[in-house]
Amino acid sequence: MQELKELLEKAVQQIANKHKYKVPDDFVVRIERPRQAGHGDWATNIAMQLAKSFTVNPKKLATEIIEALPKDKIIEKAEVAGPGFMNFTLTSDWITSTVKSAIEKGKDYGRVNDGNGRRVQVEFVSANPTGPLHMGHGRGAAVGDITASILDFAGWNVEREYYTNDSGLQMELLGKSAQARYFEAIGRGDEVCMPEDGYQGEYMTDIAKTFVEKYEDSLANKPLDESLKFFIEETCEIVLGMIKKDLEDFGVKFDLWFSEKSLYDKNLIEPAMDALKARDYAYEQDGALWFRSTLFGDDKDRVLIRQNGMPTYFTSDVAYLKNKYDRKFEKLIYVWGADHHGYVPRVKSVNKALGHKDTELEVLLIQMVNLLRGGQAVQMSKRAGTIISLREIIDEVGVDATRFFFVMRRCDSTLDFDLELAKKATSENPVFYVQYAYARICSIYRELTERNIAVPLIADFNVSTLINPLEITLATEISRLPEEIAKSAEELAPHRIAYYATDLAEAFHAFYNAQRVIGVEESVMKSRLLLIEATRIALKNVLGILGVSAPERM
RNA sequence: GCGCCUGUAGCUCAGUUGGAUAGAGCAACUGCCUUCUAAGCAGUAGGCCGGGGGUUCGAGUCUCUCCAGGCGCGCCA
Repeated sequence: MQELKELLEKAVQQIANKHKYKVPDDFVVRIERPRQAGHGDWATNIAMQLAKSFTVNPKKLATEIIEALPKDKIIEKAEVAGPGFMNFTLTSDWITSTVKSAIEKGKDYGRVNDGNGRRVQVEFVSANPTGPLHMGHGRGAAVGDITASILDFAGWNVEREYYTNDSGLQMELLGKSAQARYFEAIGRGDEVCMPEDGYQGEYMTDIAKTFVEKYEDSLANKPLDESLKFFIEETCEIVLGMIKKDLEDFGVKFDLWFSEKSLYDKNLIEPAMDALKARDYAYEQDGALWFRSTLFGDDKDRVLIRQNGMPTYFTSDVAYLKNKYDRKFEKLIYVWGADHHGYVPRVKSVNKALGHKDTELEVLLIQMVNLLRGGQAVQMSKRAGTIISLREIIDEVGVDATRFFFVMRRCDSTLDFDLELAKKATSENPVFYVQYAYARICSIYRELTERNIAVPLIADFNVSTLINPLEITLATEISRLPEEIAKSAEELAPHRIAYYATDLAEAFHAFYNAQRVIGVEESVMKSRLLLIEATRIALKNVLGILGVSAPERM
């Protein structure tokens, strides 16, 4: 409600000038939707906030602000309440403009321009290509993807990126594991044994089988060292292919798959180390290269290049970070599992060491997922190979419910994911609740065609025919979408959108049960049809952001 | 030992950056389908916001401390 804010700003300024009060520099007019129905459409507590620096009574100040408020047609009623709140009731114009705006903007309804076209990168999932994705990655995928969509809606220029750890020791281990399984598959298992901490999952046996089908036993005739390189590269590619397929089927599409190995191939490590050295954030000692993390509060400096000349994981992450900035991103978002939280201060430090502001890099930490089945925890063990993969989950409960469930909770809260609940096609399941609202609206429009009734034009909307509180509530919910986009983008809080979707659907269901759309007086019908069309658009856009389908029938 | 996250209705969780009488969903109970989809709606009941101090006009929200649970603390990634 930008107009109301501006009116209030003017009034405050006028009063300040009159009494020679000083408005604090950080003061902004903030208005909110009161939770109490009797408190009007919008409320603000600015009088209480300003009362301190003006050294006046908050209630008196509130009265004065209201009196100083420029006359405007959007305000129906303004009153002082409680200890100094100001409550505003608006004229019904806002309903008309909400419905109009939704219908006219269509798939763009809800977009705001807070991002102003700035470039932001969301890096998420980035799981090591050593095995299929599990449900923890699934939560990261849903949160990352939906956050990116929200930022897009908030006016940012967004890129989704997956960082592949395709170099280093764990890749060697992966290759050795594949090699061992391959020898087993051709009946020469005694020649190569599975490494102690190798990758034991069933998928490795399957991969070995494809090698046998393709190459028979020819790979075994080369020296082991020589064939290892092949096993590493091929296996990595196959596993990455599985991951890509899983994510694609989960509705997640990346703009770029960034290879860690490419940092080495393109010689991007040294320049990054030089950048740190040049600003004296890196130094050599005991034959190793160290990062001065103690300058940023770490309890010890961290190694960048080992004594033996080998880089650490940290090395490539520094180079990768620098590379992101070289690609002119103005904001970087990392989506990580909370088990990596200990690493946050270090990336933040490097960020500062490279000369960037703290606000340019944000890490979204995602807490664990507890998998349940009918209220019972599902026991999983990596060793026993009983990890439930993302693939299994989406096969069992479907993409829509999986995505919705993963994003339903605040990121920093652990998530209970109940497979039985997610599968239930009942009211216990919030996904269907939202989709059902959409399907119901589509159904009304089908009925319209069936009865040969013309679809109304926007000009047919007559707000005076909508007097029921349920209609007003529904319009309110529709009008909230742009605010919700702005807030969830600012807070990087995708769960807000899931909640909003439920609120919007609830307002619709309540309206639907109490009021008929078809079969009432024509002007009323037209207005209601336009109101639910606006609802449909808002629902569709929200479901689109969540990556959940909007079925026309259920 | 140190650090991060969490603790709100029987269960799962929101809580508008410190605001008015703390809210949903599920489970429980009571009603609502000859008319656009009952995967829905309306209502009832359910609370020491983990405990205790502090900050102020005002605290679920900020601070300190304790308790409980989860997760981290390598020249591993």
